[in-house]
Amino acid sequence: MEEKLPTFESVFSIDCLIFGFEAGELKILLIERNEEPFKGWYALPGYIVKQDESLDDAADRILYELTGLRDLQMKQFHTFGEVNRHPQGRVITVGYYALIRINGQKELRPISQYARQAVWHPVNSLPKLAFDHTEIFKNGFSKIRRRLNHQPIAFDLLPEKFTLTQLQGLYEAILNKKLDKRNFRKKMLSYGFLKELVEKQKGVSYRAAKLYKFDRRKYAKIFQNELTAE
Amino acid sequence: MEEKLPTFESVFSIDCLIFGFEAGELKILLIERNEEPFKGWYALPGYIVKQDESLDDAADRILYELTGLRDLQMKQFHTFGEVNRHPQGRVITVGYYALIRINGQKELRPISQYARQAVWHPVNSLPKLAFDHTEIFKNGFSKIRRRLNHQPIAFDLLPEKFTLTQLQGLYEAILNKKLDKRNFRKKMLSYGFLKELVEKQKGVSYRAAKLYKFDRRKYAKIFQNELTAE
DNA sequence: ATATAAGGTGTGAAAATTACACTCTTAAAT
DNA sequence: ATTTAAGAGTGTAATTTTCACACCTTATAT
Repeated sequence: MEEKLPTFESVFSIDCLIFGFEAGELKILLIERNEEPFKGWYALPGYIVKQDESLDDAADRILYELTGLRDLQMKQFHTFGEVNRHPQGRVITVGYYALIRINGQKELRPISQYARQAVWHPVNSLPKLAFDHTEIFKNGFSKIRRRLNHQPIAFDLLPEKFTLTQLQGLYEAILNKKLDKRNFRKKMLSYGFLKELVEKQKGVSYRAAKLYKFDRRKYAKIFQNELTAE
Repeated sequence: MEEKLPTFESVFSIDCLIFGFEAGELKILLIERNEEPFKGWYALPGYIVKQDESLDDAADRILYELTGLRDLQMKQFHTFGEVNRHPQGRVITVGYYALIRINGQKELRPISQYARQAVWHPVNSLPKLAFDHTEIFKNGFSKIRRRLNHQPIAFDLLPEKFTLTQLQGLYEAILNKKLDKRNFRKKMLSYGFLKELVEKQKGVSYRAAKLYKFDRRKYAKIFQNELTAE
């Protein structure tokens, strides 16, 4: 028989949607919950906002405590406020997202006891998630997808140096459709914010591809007019 | 000397950004506050969410109580959670917007004593607003602007029957730039979701323009693929 | 040497975007 | 009856962007 859980009046929380890209697959970071309700379930990393911290600060702290990740640039995407979304009381949660390089990160190690572990999970085969987290994921993912063509978010997911094929694979993973190689390259290079390096890919058993870097300064210069006009 | 105000721990609130279009100008709906803090100031219509209502329901109720307007389709655009944004305590507020026909509405009449009156105000000459409402307005307005080319929001602001010149004027007011008449018409009509009426404009002292209607069903049909793909 | 696996490249057709200026219609004023 | 004012309404050519499409090159492993 289930233990009776304490209830509370009303709290704000943050839930984080952290995207990564590995082995050609788009993944998100889940925690395995160590407490009721939904003990043992997978969930988005999320917790309660403190009285004296802003939402943005709370997002940083909570993600760190649950996964060990720090210094990401998270952005808000939606706030979820259905009355019964949490069984213990009224919880309104603000969804934040970030995109990061999986391999560029240290080991995932929850600080808080609240998460048993943090693991990457392919977005195409997510398990059932606690609370309304599946809905939160879908909402956030659809926003990311739309943002892909307007903001330079793809480059946050790749290593600093990457090949055009990797970049294309990432776009295909996010948009969930095949793109034409020649057209993709032509267009990407035409923007002018990719810097071709002398260095080439290493450790592959076929012709090594050229490596590129994303030049954030050039990007800003090229798009400053558009952005301020908006 | 100022009276000491009660403080509170933490609450959610809703603030509403209601856009209208009148006399060629884009306007938003403001209330004149009747209570401290910021008594007598202009503010966005907004109030506290109840324990047992969803955010969406709260937005509808609050707008009604403060302005007398009902049955708008409001959508969330951002949540504001800085620690000191409200002088009396921790208030996290969710911004909602809607676009409506000014003339299609009954008289504005606040139900709650909390608002002395509700008035339309041109977005180009807003007064100083209470709390961080100016920031909330800017954030919401920039999102509306970006949405203009992706969603059929313009038609919510016009009367049911409108001329192409009115439609163009609205686009120009939102985007804050002149558009080319021939190109604008060509493009709008090419979408195929405007229905030309037999009826013409009346009461003008020059050649009467054709009236058009926005056909929401056709719009949905035309863009269903794009929308589900996104 | 050969097989394998991905890297890298160009062109033509179609569609969309942009710039641009004059005549038509109606009501009001004379 | 004529004129005037104010916006309604219309087409084209140049440019840019998008899209579809297939083969040779290069590095490595055997």
